[in-house]
Amino acid sequence: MLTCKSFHSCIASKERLLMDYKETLLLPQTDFPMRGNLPQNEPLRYAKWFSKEESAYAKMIQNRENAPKTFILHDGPPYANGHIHIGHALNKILKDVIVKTHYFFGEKVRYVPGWDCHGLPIEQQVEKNLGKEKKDALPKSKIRELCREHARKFIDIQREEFKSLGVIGDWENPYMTMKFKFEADIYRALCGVADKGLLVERSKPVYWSWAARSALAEAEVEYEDKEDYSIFVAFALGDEAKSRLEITGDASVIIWTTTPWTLPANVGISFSPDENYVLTSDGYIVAEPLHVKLLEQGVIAGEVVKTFKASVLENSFAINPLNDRSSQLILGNHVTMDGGSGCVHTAPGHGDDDYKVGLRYGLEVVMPVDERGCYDETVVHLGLLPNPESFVGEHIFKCNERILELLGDRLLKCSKFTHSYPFCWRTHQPVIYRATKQWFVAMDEAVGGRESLRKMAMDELQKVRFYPKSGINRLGSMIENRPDWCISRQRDWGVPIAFFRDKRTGKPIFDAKVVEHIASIFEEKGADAWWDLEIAELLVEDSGYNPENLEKVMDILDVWFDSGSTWKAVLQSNDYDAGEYPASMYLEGSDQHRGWFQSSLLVSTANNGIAPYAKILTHGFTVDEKGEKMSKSKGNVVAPSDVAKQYGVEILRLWVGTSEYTTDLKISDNILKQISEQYRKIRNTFRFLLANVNDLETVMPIAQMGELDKWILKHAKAVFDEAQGYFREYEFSKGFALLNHFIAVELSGIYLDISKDRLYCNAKHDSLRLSAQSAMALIAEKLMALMAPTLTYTIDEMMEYAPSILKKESVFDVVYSVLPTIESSFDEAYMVEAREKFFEIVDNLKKEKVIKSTLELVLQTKSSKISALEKVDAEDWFTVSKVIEHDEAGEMGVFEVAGDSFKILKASKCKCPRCWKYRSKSEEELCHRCNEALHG
RNA sequence: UGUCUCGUAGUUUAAUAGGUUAAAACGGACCCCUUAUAAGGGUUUAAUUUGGGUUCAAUCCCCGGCGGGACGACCA
Repeated sequence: MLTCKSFHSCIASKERLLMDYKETLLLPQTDFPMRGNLPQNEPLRYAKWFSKEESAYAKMIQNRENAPKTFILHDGPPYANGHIHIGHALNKILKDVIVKTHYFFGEKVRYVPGWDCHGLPIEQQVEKNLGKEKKDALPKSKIRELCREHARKFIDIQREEFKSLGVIGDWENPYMTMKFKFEADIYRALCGVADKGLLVERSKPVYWSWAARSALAEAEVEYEDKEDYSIFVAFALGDEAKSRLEITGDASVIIWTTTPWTLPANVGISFSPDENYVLTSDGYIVAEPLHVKLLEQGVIAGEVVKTFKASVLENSFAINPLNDRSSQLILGNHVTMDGGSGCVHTAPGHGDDDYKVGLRYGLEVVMPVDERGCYDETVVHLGLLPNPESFVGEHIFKCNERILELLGDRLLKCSKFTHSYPFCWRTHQPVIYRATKQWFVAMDEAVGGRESLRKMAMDELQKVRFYPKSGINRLGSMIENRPDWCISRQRDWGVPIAFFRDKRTGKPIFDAKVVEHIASIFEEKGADAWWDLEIAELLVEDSGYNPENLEKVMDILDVWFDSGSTWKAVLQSNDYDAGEYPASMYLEGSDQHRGWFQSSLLVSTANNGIAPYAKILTHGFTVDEKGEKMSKSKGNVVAPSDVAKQYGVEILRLWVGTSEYTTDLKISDNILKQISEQYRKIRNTFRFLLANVNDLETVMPIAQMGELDKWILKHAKAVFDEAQGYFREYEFSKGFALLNHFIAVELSGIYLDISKDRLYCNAKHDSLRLSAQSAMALIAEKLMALMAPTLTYTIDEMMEYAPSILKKESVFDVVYSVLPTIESSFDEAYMVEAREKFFEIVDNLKKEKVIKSTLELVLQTKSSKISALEKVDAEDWFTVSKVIEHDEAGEMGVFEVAGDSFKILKASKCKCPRCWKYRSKSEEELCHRCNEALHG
């Protein structure tokens, strides 16, 4: 009983003793919470940033009013339809990080977000809600009003979603391509193109639903099985062609088609430039690889008498057996050997490939079909069929049989087969390709003393900086190879190609006075006015034109032209506080090489001869952990709101910051967990820094600091300088890799650990303690500024709890400044190696239960590197109780660094109850240092 | 099929201009501490997609394969 009692009292008194001394230590102190509770807390802070009273964006503008440099990020507009997905989140967060990077490096910044509002998907949504019949019955302006409402609704939704990601910008006054003034500016950009002589009209085939009497988008086409003819037709060679082949008798090219009704519009026959062609003994020309197959099918019967490349026939002629018109023999890469005869019936009015190859050879676009799908007067004018009058008004599908009859013995084989064919999604009738008049921006026209648009755009690209560099190849090859830009659409929801046409001549009117008057009407009433007002009302006074002779062009613009005009409507218009034209940077997903980057370049260059951007930055797409595309059916979709709810927006932002965004970005639960770990490490390291400098009043000059503190600052400077360089080049993952490494290895792993003794146990105003605190304050300050662009929320939260030495009103008052150059003779490589070797042995000692703490050890060495250090610095470096030069007994391990030997010994003194170093005379007595600290 | 692009430990990223034994973090395994404690520290595990070529030397440059992605729309 007695022993038991004394045992308890002994423990109690020992605990009291420990507790008492713990009170005397200067332990880290802060209210900055270890855990962020991000999902709960972020929305509150964001609400403040986006409030009128404390607007973060307003503050950012105000704080940099007199900044010497300016950075303008011009926002590429997302489409105002649907909720945002992870790709949007990546895009907007990256923009936000880049804008803030420039901001925290001291520059003036502008970021005005915007939305793309016009276009088919919204129109389709409205039609779906309305029903097709109802839509057709409504006036255009009513439909447009419904589209406008739809867009507005999703702009509001997306705006809140973007703000919930902590993305800062001018959300109070964003741009929208459907605003009246904006529509007017898009139209003005179009007039600029016309004014330069680059706007031309030409026929081009489009999907046409004769049943709905409307052009269709690819999305409006459904594929169904359809039974069609499969026919082989012989076109006799002209004399020129025959002489090129050095033949005397008759010879014919065999074509294959499934649409006999397009034969009247035939103007050419395409051959493959690569394959061999053969002439058979029965006088037919087919591709060599198909010869046997055609024999088997009974299309031809003769053996090969001659083999040749089709290039010998290029630009000679065959004769269309239907109408005796010439059919030009040409070469085209679209010709394949997987069916038919290898000689392709070419009617540019009825096929896309045909149209493209026809452009190259300057073939005539013959298109004798009206909007109902019936032959029109063209068959008469051009004599496309025998007895043409009898075909006028007849539906094309009903004429197939008559045409087959007319072909007579030129029809070598006729059968029927079923294949997949495009159908109209509304009427479920088969669609056709039908050339209609379209508007184009000419790429190769050199008019008015200017180079062609293609050449100018290519030249401008050379001046643009691309991130990554490979972007220029992509955009460049697209500009180089793209055909003329077809900008007209037969739709309702868009900006009209608002030109008058003289009915008598068919010529459009581009007079400056006329078009500017229309633009000013749009500015006031919106582009709806084009549909709502009469020609006389739209025509400027004393225009010199008689409204009676005019008609309106009723096409609308390709929405790419809308977004291609944002540089004008946003940057040049003065309607927004958006910065200057050209912008510092355009930033979008890599799909925009063909989209916005290109359309903006073309519209801007056509108008003003310059690119609208100085830099282009592109990012990849988000994929799942296996690198596969996200899709609802795969169930691997990661929604930004879910990440925000489960992990917090900061985690999503850190994911952006640490990912290599030029390629595809992987995201998954597993990856987010990993990022969360990194965040935790960053947050806790900051917390420890704040807690340790909490009572620091002034920062000590670096020159007066202790050796260990100078070492970490010198190392920090190298890391921060390099990270800054990476951030300026937008290589965030590299910058973060450096910072994370520094935080984990040198800072938290070594420096903070070895500084604890000085910070906790030395007297409050002891210079070694102040020195360590000063180093920590400097590191915290720089680190906060470097991370502020990405972890804006966290740094802002930190500012609330920061001790006075680091405190700012908010994160937005932070500006990064570099650390000065620091002199230090500390041999880092040597010391780190020594530490590693030391801990390797220590680990074994611990596993063998020989020691529990390194403070139980003394290190013996004659190393000159160690003796050059202050004793206490050397002790702290290894976290041992003493470093000595003279040999002592009790060796527990040895190691060597660069020829210097180190010996690990057991400490002989007693554990100081306050600082736990083994330097006391007895377990109850304080060591010398602690005694001084408490009573000195 | 064409144009462009990417491929490094299980995961996310490093490796100055082609140059020692390819680095770190997270994860895993093992251990210590309880004075950053829903923390901290240590030891350890593991990789250049594949086959050729150029070179004294290749993760890096060239060619071919395999695998991923973007673009080739009256889709944004």
